[in-house]
Amino acid sequence: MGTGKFNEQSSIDYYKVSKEIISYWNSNNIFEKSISSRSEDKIFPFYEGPPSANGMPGIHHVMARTIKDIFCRYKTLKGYRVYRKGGWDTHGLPVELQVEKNLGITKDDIGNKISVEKYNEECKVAVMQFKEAWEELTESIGYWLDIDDAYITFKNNYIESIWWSLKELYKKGLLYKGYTIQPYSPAAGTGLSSHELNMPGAYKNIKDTSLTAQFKIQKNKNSQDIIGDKDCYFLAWTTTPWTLPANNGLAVGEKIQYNLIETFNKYTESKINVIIAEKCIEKFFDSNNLKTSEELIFDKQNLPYKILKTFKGKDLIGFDYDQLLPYVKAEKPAFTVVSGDFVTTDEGTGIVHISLTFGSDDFYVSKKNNLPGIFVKNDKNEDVPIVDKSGKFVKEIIDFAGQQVKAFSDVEGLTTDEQISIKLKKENKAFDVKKYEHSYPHCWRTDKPILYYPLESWFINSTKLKDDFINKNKDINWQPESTGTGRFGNWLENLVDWNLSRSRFWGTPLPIWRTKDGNDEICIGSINELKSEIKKSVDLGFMKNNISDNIDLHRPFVDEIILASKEGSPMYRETDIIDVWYDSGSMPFAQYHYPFENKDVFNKMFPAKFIAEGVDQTRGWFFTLHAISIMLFGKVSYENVISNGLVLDKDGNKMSKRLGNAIDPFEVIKKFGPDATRLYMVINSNPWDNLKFDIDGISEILRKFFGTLNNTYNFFALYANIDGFTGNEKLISYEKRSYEDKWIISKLNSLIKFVEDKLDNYDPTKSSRQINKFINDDLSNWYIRLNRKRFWKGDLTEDKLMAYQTLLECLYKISIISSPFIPFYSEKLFKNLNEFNISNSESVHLLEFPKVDNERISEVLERKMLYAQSISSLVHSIRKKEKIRVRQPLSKISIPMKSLDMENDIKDVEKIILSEINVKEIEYIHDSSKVFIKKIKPNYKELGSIHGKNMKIVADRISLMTQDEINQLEKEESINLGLDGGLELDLLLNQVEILFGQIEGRQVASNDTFTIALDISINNDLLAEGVSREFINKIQNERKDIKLEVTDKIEIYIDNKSQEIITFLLKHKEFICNETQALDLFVEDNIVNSKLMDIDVASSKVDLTEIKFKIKEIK
RNA sequence: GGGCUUGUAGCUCAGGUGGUUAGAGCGCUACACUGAUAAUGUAGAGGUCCGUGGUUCGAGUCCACGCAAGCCCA
Repeated sequence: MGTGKFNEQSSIDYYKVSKEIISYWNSNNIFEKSISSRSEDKIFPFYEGPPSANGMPGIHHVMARTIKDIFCRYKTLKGYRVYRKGGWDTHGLPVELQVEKNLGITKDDIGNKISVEKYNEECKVAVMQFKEAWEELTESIGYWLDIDDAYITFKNNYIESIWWSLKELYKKGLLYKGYTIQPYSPAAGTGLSSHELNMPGAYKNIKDTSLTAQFKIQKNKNSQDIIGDKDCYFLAWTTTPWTLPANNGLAVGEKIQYNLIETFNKYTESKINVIIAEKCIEKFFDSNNLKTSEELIFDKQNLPYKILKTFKGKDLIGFDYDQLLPYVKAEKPAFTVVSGDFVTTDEGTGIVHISLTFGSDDFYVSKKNNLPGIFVKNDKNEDVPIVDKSGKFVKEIIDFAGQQVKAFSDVEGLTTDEQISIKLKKENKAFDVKKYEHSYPHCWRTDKPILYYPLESWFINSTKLKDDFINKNKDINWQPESTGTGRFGNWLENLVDWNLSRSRFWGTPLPIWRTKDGNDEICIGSINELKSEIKKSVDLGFMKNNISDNIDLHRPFVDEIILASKEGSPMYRETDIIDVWYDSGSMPFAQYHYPFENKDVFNKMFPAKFIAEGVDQTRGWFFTLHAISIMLFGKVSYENVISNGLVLDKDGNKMSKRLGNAIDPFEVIKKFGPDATRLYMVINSNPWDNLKFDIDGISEILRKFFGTLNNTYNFFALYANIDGFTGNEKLISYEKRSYEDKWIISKLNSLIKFVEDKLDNYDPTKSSRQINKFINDDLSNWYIRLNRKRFWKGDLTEDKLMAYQTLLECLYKISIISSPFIPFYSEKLFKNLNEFNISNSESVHLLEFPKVDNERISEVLERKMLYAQSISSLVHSIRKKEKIRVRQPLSKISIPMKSLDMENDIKDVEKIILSEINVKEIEYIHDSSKVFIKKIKPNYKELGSIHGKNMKIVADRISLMTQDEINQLEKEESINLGLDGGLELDLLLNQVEILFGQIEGRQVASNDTFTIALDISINNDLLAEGVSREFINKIQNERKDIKLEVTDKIEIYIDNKSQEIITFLLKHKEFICNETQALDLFVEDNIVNSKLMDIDVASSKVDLTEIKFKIKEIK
């Protein structure tokens, strides 16, 4: 340790630095110490959302992990103990599909070509395929995570905890077996996942029979106001007439406009009244055939119609109608009109036929309105739909019993849909029948059309706790808020029961055993309970032996277990596995094998203070954590959550392997280093906005942020080494510090306060941007630039020491507050600054977050410096316009003052301004009327509320005010002005803004705060100085050209031809010699080996601007 | 089809409660500095604030309807 010098590093390989730091952390156990050094009583519970290692990590994982790491590191700095237990999500369909692809098999082959046991073994391997890559990425981006003690969802302990939780839900009556409408292939006899439906080629265009059916409205109190005493029908359109025998309701849109129409049935020619949405009329009628008063006469080609009444959908709700095809009876309130938010007028009639058993919307709307479905009893006396699992009508549908409901294209003759249509036409129940081409999903295995069909599933009755979910969500701090109220909130509002079942193989098995007749069942909550149940079963002879201790709690092993019912019958496991989201949502307890172990740990770690994942997890992990915690413990499981956006490519397109625009995180990190990559991710856009990932953006961060910071450090190190400054010198009191020192210390403390505040509110973007601004604008561009001379002039005086101490404090604290964002460089910076052991900490990450020193934050000081910067900028702007370079001194600037306070403020920074802009004097003008022409502008905010509509007239009049009127207003603080039309305007001083405009002979510039006039006249004295500075500049360049060292002394010789210039130069001889390290300046004739110099003189008074000169090194 | 998010300079982004010169950084152009020098500074040019309506004396900001992109769910 310690080379006795600060480490000067002009060029830096950030990737290499990160590797050095990683090995430093590893060999000194810094990560462990960052936890163990914090009090056990101050735990900050954080949950790691488990990724799946069956794919390579992508750049978006860097995003999520950076955000998580930033806040964990920040909380560590704030003194919290932040456990960071890693985890792996291991079950689920993607894993299975990958294995099937690898092995070249399909789901059908499992259990045939390959045993379930072997298949699951393959899954177990596949899911950890990229574990090493993940671990490497995690380490190389500096995401501190305990991966040695990571939880793994396929381990028995984890599964046992899940079983415990399911049993808890079971005991609370929240688990039930029911139906859900799913895509089903009657040809293959199997349900299909939505993934299978989305496979290319699954949707095909086919021609179906579409039918508009007539549902006869029952005449009663409800309906008589609208339909009167004539027969009247609802028209409803369907592309699946075979579902009509299962119709159990009709849905309308409450806000949709409907009409009652008089017309004819074109098949039976009978006159009828029908109800249809107004917007849908044109689909069935030609508006040329609209009649108003005359009697309607039947015409099949030009069906006449008459609009009798208009009303809203909500007026129809509750109307009863006669069952269309009464093969199977149902109890009321079946055959009633209900409200459906899915109803549109884009297709059909604006009235939707509902069949609980054959549509997903239908199912939900029926459940919501308690509409009973159409069911028949099977031989086990269970309710089953009117279509059997092979896709045929049951015997109760007497006219069509045994027929395939959905025509397979190779079937000859009339399809079932066509036969039903014919029957309805005859019965005056079909209003319109035609062919209709549309896209319809097919089974990818058999190529036959699918049906939507009710399949048995296990559900969690989450809707029962819906209100609880919604209320407790209000306690969660969502970043951004809109995800919590909008996307997540809406999802909770529209919650349906959680379908837990998956008919797959690789997952947590559902721990429910049932007798064949379903009369008895048991839910198992632990391995011990399972064993004791097996014991009973062994006694009854259903099983030979109990299970061994190292049984794998997966299929097929659990499937082989047979338990005994209370009555002594065998019970078999329900073969489903559970939704993999339940796995990850169980991690708060399952990661600790709670409640079987670690009860105390769980209690300390629940609920989480903070979690973060992608916004796509809203209905995934964010929901399952929330739901499971509330169902089990009645508490939220996280208090603060960041849902980060997606990482897109630089043009805003989704990254995908197929498009070839995916970014390899490993390459990026190698090229730019992890710090710049991390910082870019949070500084560029808010984490919850999508990030357009642009490599050039990282280079920018590298140049602007790291370049400047490292330069600033190098500047410090360079001079500190020359002067032997170590940082251990006695601190010079704050009171003694220079004006600029106090200013930058104030800015530093303001920065710390800001960063702390933003990070406390989980906003990494605003905080990192502010750090960037401080480093560039305040520290480098202003403080260092203004104070350069203090660092290199003379010996280590008290003033110089103060400068070092101030700069060191800035850099040191920056290393700490930036460390959550850039853990490697900040560590390097800290270690560099700590060359002489100013801190005894081993790592910047083990330090405490700096305390804000409010005493040293001075708004006044910061404001004054802002004045200096603002005035300097205006003067620069005028010089620029007038082409007078800063080297040429000018005599004065004039600034009108709004108050004496302002003058005093500026006087405090006058020296800084004058040297920045190379001007001799500032003139403060209070009675500005003589120098500046005033301009007046209305203050719209003040005047607008008073004058409202007349604002324009008032503004026009104000712009016409004369200088005298303005002066009067200023003096008397109010003025009465006449307006057009004899109106008057009482104008007050605070209702206008008075500015200073252009004047003759002076150059003026202004911004929001100041107007400045620059005197650009140059007298001989100023010219002499300007010329001298110009000369110095040329000599310095020459010194550099002939490669002299800074300390080398010279003599300067000038040819005496250009008398005017020489006069100027001799006036400032001492100054010139001093600046150029010259021992003397000689004016001579005919200098040998002279060079030519052209001096840029800011005046036409000088004719000859070229001089011959020579410099001679003196050893 | 529904829900949510985003749309401001060539690029990346700021722009409490509506107020009249719409800002910053990068890039570009020009210049300065030459004892931070493969560094640094200053200035300038760049805008139909996605579109169309509306509310208002006044809209980047509020409302409605669209358009485009993204995510989730059908």
